[in-house]
Amino acid sequence: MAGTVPDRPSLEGLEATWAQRWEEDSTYRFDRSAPREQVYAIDTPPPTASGSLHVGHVFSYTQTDAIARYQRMAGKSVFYPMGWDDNGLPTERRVQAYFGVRCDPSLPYQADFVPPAQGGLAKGRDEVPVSRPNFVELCERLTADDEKTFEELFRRLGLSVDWGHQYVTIGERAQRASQRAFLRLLAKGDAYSAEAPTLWDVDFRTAVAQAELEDRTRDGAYHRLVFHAGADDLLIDTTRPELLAACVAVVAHPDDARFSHLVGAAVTTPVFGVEVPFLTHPLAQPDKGTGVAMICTFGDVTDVVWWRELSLPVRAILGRDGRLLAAPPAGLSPTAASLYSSSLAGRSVNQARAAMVSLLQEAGEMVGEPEAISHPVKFYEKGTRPLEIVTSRQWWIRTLDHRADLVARGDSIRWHPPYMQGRYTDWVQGLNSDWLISRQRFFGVPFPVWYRLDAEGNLDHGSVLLPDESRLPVDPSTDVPDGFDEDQRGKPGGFAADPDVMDTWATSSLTPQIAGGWEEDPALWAQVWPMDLRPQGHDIIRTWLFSTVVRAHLELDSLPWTDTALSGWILDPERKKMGKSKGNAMTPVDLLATLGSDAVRYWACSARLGTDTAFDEGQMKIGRKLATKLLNASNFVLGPRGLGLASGAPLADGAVTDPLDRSLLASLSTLVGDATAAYQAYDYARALERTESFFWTFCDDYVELVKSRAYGERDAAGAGSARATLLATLSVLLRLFAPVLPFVAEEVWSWWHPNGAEGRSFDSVHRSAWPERPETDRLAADGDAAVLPAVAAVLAQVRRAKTEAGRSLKVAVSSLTVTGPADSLARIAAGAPDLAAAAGTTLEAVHLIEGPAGPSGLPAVAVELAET
RNA sequence: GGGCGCUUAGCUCAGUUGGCAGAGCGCCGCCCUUACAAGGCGGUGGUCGGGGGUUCGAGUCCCUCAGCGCCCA
Repeated sequence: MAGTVPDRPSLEGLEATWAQRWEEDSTYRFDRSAPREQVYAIDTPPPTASGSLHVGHVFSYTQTDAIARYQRMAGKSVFYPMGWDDNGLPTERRVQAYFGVRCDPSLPYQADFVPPAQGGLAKGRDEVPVSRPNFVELCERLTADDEKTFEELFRRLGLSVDWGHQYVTIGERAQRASQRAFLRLLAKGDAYSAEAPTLWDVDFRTAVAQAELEDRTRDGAYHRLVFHAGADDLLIDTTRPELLAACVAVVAHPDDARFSHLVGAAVTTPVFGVEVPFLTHPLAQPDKGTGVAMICTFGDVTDVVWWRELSLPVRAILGRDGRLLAAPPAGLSPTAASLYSSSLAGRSVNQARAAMVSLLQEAGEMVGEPEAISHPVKFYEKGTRPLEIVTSRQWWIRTLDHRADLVARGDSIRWHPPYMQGRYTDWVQGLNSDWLISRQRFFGVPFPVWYRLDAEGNLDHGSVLLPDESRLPVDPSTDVPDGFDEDQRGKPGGFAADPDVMDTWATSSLTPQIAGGWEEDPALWAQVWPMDLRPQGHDIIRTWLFSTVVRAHLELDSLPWTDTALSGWILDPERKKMGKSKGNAMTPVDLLATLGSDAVRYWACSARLGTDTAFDEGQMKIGRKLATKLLNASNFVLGPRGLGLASGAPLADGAVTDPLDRSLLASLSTLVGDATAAYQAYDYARALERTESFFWTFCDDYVELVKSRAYGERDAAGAGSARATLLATLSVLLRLFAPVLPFVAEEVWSWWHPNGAEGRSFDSVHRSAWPERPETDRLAADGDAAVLPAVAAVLAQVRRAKTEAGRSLKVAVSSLTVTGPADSLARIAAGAPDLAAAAGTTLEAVHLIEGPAGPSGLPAVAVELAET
């Protein structure tokens, strides 16, 4: 096992060297022969491989990597794939701008298509429309480069991903899995299409799911409208008078005595004079406005609830373009209809509001002026205008029916940290609609659905044409349903494609299925399903985590994984979520180049799961210092400038005889137990902190105390004991540090484990066995852990005396007197020879006197320094 | 409005069944010491957010208030 220690060990260049050797030696390749119980499978979050790299990427991925490395060393075959999320709006926009194209699903596929630009269109030229399959091809071309850039970063960062297992979320496998899963849900009745009120972004022209909503506070105004209940006026406050023509009822709280006489009566709307019923519902708030609300189809999500639960008709007036419909709603008198057509039809929401207010004021049916208020308004999280609610045909996955089961699934997952489960449970319990998965976009996984056209060419949503699973993936805009020809597309008696695509979450909710080879690689699937770990950010519990649980539950009656680890966010120094707004942050590439990957990893792994963490270069510098120290301490133990033990004989049992050595090893056993328990609980940060703390004590106290004995200045047995202890401790420490500091740990390991076994070109620390208590207990199970700190405390007093005298630490001590209780003295006596050597004196000059302890409770130490 | 998290040294944070307040950085000082000067050693530094309670004993458990953040209405 002869090894080579460099003359001057250095951290420089370790990343490139070891990243390459790990790749060449397939160090992290998943073992396809491992049985399920020996596999640890990770459902890696696919990063969006577009735009720029961000320190947030290195942060959470490093935390997962530490867990992966621990599991691998603990004996698991780790399935650690990488996916790329290239499906969705950001990629669509980039492809559009870069190649100068625009997706048009009505076009046929063009095999030899050449895009008009690469890197942006010249001014004045128009984007060229292309078919969806062509668009997807261009997307794959463009993102390939980005994925390469990300892969290089992740390799340099030292992620122990098996790069042989990669997938993309718009790729063929992902499309096939998404479509297959959809078809099966459809067959089971857990997917359905329905004409229903849908949250709609008028700018993006697409439906939006509940999970993508956010509330923003906006200014609005209450308008007090005068409805008529017989001869009486009924005042109703509304922020949306423009929807008055869509009013289908008014509602008060059932317990509100002020209106009990009106319940069940008909009231008449102002201006339009439409009769609507006066109803009650618990969601009506007596203290809001006048206590009565008008129900319109549809002004907000409460209107939808009322409409559904009170079985009201639809009287829609708002179109998908955000303008009032040209045709007057049903139920208006000819006069009212004509008023609608002349004043409101075709107007935008804001224009219509102003027009409506004029009409109300002219009719004397609005009281006073609008009263300004500030209130929460629902937005699409990527949108800029308030969402509207329109009725349209959409695809849904049933979630409401499964709420109780989904909550129970959450109870079966181990959450790290545990309190994150509350976010999931609250979300599931608060669901108020099924999961809307269709999007009226062009780019994405298409629904594998066509519809039959009747003899008049009308589309019949009830007559769905589906492909056989063996045909997947299909694009209905260019592929043809079985039994039809392309020239029947859009013709009477022919067929038409479903124009929509799936929301990206409908695909990324299947990442464990896609990565795990669901229905495509049965052997792999049997090895990895259900997976062990889903790492992700806590901000997407309601989207990614939730939707993944839904799919596994509905499709496979299973959890997708047993554990989930929720990482925190990176905050900038002002403690704001670090985003693109801050341009001053270093890129991850710069950081890795400047400080080294181990240093950056140290910072990431110092942060506990779930905890938002400030971006802190200082913490990275501490990591670099730690890596340097590990290199130097190893150099002392192994290298020719120190003890040169790299080529020494293996450690023999029973060699450790000195009480000080046995003391250190006893603490090492405790450390190993603590670190292992911490990793088992996904607490890499605690494992790191314990290991680091032990390591500094090891360097500052233990090594300094035994240095002279280890060099052989006392006797051979003592030297052997110290050397055996140093080697054993270093071996354990390198392995404990390996998940966090993979580069420096591997570098040092290679100095004395150069020979590969089992067909490997070298013996990687990352495939070595995680240290377990039996290994360390065997060395010194009966050591007294209190000896080392007792001796070290005296040594510290000696150092203090020298420092306070302004003398060098090398200066000799002529007399060292320790006064304290007997038990302390016994421990110090056990290490007295080493203490004397480290203090710079002889054993004869060390006096241990039984007596009262010093003021601090520690033995009192008196030091006399030599004159010269 | 509801829920969750956080509040400990100038800064970033540990503190595991309740038992003498910790680490690193910063700051001050000393030291070229044969693994390490991009280093080492030593020192300084805190009414544990406020108030109340339980207890022999509370940073830790309970109540309450405040501030910050997040999630959801």
